[in-house]
Amino acid sequence: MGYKKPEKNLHQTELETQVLKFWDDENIFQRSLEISKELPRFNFYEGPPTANGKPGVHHVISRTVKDIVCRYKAMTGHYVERKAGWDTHGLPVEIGVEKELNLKSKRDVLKYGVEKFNKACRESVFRYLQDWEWITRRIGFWLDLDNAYITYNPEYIESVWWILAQYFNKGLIYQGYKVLPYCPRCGTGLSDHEVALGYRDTEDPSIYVTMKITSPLPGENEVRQDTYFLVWTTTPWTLLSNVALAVHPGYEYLLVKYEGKNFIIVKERADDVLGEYNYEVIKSYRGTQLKGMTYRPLFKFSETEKRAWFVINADYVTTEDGTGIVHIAPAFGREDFEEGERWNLPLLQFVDDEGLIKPEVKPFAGLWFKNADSEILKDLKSRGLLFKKETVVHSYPFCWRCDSPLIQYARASWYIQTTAYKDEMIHQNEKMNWYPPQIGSGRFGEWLRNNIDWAISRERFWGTPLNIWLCDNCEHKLAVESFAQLEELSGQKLPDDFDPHKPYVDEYTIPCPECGETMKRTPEVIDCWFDSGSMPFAQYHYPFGISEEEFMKKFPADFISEGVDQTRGWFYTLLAISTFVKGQTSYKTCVSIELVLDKDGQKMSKSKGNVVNPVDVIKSYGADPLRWYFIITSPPWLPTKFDTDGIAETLRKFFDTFRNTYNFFALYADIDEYTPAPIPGKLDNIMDRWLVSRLQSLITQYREWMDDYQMTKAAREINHFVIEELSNWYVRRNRRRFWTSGMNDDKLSAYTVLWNALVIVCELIAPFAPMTAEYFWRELTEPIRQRAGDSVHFREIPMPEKNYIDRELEDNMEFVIKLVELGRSARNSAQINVRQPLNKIYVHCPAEQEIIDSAKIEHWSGLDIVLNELNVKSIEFVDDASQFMEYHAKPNYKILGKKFGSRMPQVKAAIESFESDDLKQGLENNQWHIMIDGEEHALTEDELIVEIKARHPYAVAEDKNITVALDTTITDELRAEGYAREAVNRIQNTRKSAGLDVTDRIVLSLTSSDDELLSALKQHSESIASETLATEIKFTPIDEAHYSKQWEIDDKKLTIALRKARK
RNA sequence: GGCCCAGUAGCUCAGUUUGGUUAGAGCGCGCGCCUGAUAAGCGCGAGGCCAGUGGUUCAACUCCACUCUGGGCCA
Repeated sequence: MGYKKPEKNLHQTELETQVLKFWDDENIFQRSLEISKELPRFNFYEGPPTANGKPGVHHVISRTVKDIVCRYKAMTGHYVERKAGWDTHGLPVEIGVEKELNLKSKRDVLKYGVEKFNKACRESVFRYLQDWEWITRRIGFWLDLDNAYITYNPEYIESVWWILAQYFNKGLIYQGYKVLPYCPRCGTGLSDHEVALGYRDTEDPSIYVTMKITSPLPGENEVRQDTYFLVWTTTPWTLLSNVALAVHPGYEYLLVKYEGKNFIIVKERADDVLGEYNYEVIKSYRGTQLKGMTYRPLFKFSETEKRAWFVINADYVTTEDGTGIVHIAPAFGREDFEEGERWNLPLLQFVDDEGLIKPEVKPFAGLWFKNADSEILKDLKSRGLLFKKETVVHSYPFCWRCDSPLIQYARASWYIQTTAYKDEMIHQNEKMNWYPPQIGSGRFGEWLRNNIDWAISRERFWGTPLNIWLCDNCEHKLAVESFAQLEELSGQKLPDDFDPHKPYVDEYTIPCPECGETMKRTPEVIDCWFDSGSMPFAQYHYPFGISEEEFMKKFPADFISEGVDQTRGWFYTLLAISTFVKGQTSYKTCVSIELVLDKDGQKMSKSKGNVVNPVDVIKSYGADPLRWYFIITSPPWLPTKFDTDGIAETLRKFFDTFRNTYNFFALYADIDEYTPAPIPGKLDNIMDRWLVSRLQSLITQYREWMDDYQMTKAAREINHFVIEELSNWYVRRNRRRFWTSGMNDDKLSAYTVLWNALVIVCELIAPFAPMTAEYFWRELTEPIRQRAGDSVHFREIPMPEKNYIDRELEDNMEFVIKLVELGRSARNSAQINVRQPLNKIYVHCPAEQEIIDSAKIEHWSGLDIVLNELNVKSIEFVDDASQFMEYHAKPNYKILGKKFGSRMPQVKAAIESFESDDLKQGLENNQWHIMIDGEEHALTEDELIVEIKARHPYAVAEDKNITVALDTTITDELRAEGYAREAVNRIQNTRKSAGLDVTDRIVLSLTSSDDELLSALKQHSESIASETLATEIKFTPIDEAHYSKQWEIDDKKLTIALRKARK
């Protein structure tokens, strides 16, 4: 069994589908769960998506993050159950179905029939299930789709009922009013996202009305005559329901005289509203002073139980428009409503739920609310209360279905009193681990601090029915906590296939335990967010289908991750429900995921046409490159600018490089029939020791990042290691070791090191690129299948073996790489190519500044790499580089800054004025002096930074404080050697174009008219022969040549002829 | 109007926690090199008022304040 020959044309997508098929055929996911069953649990909760729309790229990133974390935990000794879930209820589902069935309103739905309607909803929910399952599977997200929880299942609903009943029984569910955007024609409230669909510019009246003040002004004893509040509104019809006026407590309000009357208005708006020179200021007040003043209502159609028509203070009052005095109608505005609660104002609702003015408002009764505006204005004008009428164009929401203007409307609603345990939620939040942290402390924490009771009821059809039964007669209420209890209380047997949805559940009535009359279920369904927030419990049918002990093993989640838009959604509902039920949060760590934007940083939207379909991307580049790209580009909690060119680059840079490295290994390992072995305790080759040390350091870093959910940092480490260190340095530097024929200890060591590096990289990238990792890991472990196991995903991510880590070696190698880079740079500037050997390079680096110990490195065997890589004969470290360098000094700010403070500019000047020779002497004696303000100061070596600069004729390159000088003298001897190397290069090219195999031996003929060239080649014929696998070199033409070619070296003609040698 | 995130090379991003020597990388671009891992690889170069203004400091990409731009959340 060898290693599979590199499949050059195996496309990434083909590789992935092969692996996916393997996983299916061999049940790899299931088996990975089975073998880890006894390990400590790592609990993951899947936030349920709704499958009535197609998955987009943002779903891919969030599923990728979930998969990475779960796989990493599974590969570090945990049992990770991954139960899928589907969110199936809610208004978006209903709207989708209404559209399909061409139903225009709630009344239409009722006409159509709730039973049929809900059936249609149920069927629509999984319309795109296949797309979801396809993409989940295709991106390699291991999720247990077969045992998914589904929010419409009776068991699920029963658990939700149980939770609601707990709330109810503790007295935390009550009925109250809620102001919400409402379409009077459709007879339904609208969700925020629906409202957002219908904003458009419209023209409305902008009117100023006067309200007569009926209490003395601050500091006065009597009511002033003809004194009014000036009030502004764009919705005259709401004036019918006015109960108060609001002023900002901190603003300055003026009492002004204007055309014989007195008005109160905020200072900033007086000029705009009244005209700059038209009024006279009498007095001014703070908003707080006005609080409690009374006024005569514009309209009075009924008595109110609560006190009304007085001035309140509210912080949200602005001076952007209007008069700084805001009219309050609690039935028709969210803020108004809240103020109404705060100030205990009456709720006057003179518009019915079909948008018509109620009968008790005699002059306007029966008018469509919008049409009432003009009638109201007429009336006010006739009474002299209309100060000014204009029109304004502003953005106003309309119903996206029927185009009626929406109104803010107070409706009866059921609430959960979450404010009762708000402090506990805040306390739980402090214990949670958020990525990024500012979500927890900021957005989420802020949300919790401003917590208001949760309006959970919806006057809709397709949802979990609210399990509260009401008595018509005595107002007794009760919550049913299970199907069994419903059976018991109602005295009716439930069918085996009982469906708790509307309309079936409404057939069950309960005799009232208080008065014996009939109790009926309240008609509402619940907010579908309550469904998903209940999932820690309901997914296991808690408390009916699971024991307490078993449940507590699966609770709470160690980790969840969803889009940041879930902050007020799922993240909140999970916390709210579990804090109530279990007194603790249901998730310890939450990774929130930011938006995926298009490549220009714009939000993806259908109207902009910049939506990227993940399926297309996966089909052309593969899923693993997409996953890798998402993670490596930026942390998931920062917005990702999505650019398919970036994925192409990822594929080319990382995936192709890794594959190339594998191919290189496989090519030779197959020839040599290498059998994998663990890394031996002792490694002779310095490159081997280095790579193994780097590998172990990588594992250390990787584990640290991954344990801290820093996936991006971990992936970037691997990326760098694979491309720069493994491929570009280790493999490139060690190719020769693999070329030698036969097996020896050195070669075996190289194989073992490379094999282990490849295998470990596979293991490290397995969470990120699970298919690619699987493919190459299986290829690499093919010869030891029994021992290795069937899948990389059954493996444990290795623990770092610290005894292999050699920090000094890593530093030294880094230094060597630096020297090589500088040497190449110097060669480049001298225009001498690498095949021309040179005698010497000089290196200068002040030891105290450098990471390495130059005194020690001078004798370090790794320096051979520099010689080899740069093709020079020797290297010399020089302290005194004055023959080719000059010294300059700079202050070490960090140290001297503390010592000299504000005198630093003088210090700088003094130090920079040092002459090269002074510095050189200083280096030897470690003695410098500078004069500052006539005072002499001694400096130590570490207080200044000595730099050097090149002198002619050396080729010099420097970086930071390392300087490399290349002796560019080319002796005859060096030139001859250069010719030999050029010849080898040409011969290899000739071999290749002759179509010879890498291992073929040849008979070679080299002829040239140039004596210098010829003698150089003769002189080096032995090495040329061994490099080119020539059994024989002739310097005369050969007749039997299979192939010959003309070349030029340095303008000297060379003819190369060759044929395969007989064995 | 309030809050959060981001703004560093043409593009994508490091660096900012703890102020200190010459702000880095990849891609792209230009020039050159290499060629038995080859739809690769290497080197060099151009390209930065580190969004702006003010402040603190001997010293600010880094700390503070304000402003601008983009994105998000809330109202």
